[in-house]
Amino acid sequence: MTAPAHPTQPRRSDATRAAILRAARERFAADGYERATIRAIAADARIDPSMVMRYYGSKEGLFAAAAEFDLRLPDLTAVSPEQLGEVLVRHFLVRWEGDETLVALLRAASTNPGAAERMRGIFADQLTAAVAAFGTDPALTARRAGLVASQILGLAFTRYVVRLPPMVDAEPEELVSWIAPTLQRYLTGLPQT
Amino acid sequence: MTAPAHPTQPRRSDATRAAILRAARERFAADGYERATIRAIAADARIDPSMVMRYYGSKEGLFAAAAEFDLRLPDLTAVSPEQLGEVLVRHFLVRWEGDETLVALLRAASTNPGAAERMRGIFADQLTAAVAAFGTDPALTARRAGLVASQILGLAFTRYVVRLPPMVDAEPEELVSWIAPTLQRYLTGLPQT
DNA sequence: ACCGTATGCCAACGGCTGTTGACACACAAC
DNA sequence: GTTGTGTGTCAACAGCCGTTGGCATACGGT
Repeated sequence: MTAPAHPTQPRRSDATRAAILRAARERFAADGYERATIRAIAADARIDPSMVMRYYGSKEGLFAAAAEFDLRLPDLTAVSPEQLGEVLVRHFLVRWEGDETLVALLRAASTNPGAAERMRGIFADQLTAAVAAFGTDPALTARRAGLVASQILGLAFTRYVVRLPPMVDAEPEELVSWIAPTLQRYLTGLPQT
Repeated sequence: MTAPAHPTQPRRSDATRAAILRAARERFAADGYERATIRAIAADARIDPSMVMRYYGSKEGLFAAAAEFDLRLPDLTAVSPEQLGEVLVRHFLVRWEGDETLVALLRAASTNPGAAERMRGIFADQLTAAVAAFGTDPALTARRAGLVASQILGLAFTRYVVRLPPMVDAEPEELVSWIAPTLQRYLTGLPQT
């Protein structure tokens, strides 16, 4: 502890910490958890691998810090009910294209139990909460959130991870127009109507 | 070459080969490509790691053999047009629950480029072919197949890989009733109608 | 019986991994 | 200047990985 001025003065190492985090997110997103080595991340950040250990304790700790994520879901009660699906898909597409953290989490969740646990937390907590907010039948809330997650994660998986050509080539707005009705039904509809 | 009787007489090592393949599928499905070690697979199959190398050449070769997969899609032209979605979801659910190969491929595709390539091949070739068979607009065929893949893979990813509770708990038939209309629209509908 | 080959185990290699500890330098306080 | 602490580098460890080559054994054809 430097214990200088009052609560937290910016430390000189903050830039390094940030560089490590940025490099870690890139590598985790591109290679997944096990192939993203601490040595490679450190090289990207132009520092020594041992710095990563000092600042983040372990590879698991680094991933935990790099995979911190907030879906930043809009308040669904403020959205007109028939536009719920459209708003949600567009939000996710924007959120995904602009921040590689979720792709890192997605790739890592396939093989790393901790990452899967975190993914479960994000979609169980944040998404379920958003769905519950404009609450219809509470008994169906979890199922609706799960179904939305299945289509959203499937979209991300095919577009950003496996890179299926028809999903990569599609313009965002075309994807919105196809997928919005799906989410709309998962959120407000009933099965097989 | 033993070159005994006519074309291919069953060799004594076929049981070993099969044991290796079975163990490999299990490990790849449970742990993904990099965490599934040849040593662990060999231990499961109760043989020496070097046997894996002799019979499959390398880890990549073993995976290629273990991830051989046929979706066994039904002939969609023989299905009544309004039941396409339902038939397809049910087929995939059955196919998935009964064969861990696809889960292995799914997990591995997140981190292993070769596995991703194979996944692309399976869904680009087999699924696109099935969709093209009862052909509507050829220009839309690839997109329809991609969208179906996104929902199907999202279902598999949330249910078998990340294990989101609401997706794991759901009865197969309930999933069918929710997801069938989605596939139905991806296959025969138009965007945002 | 012999011989060639297929099958299997064992020990080891080189390489890469996460992680650690010792050491050098920079900066602020006094 | 001296001291102490934060920041960074370097070299090395122990462990696991895929992979290899040699050697024993069992089998099948003759």
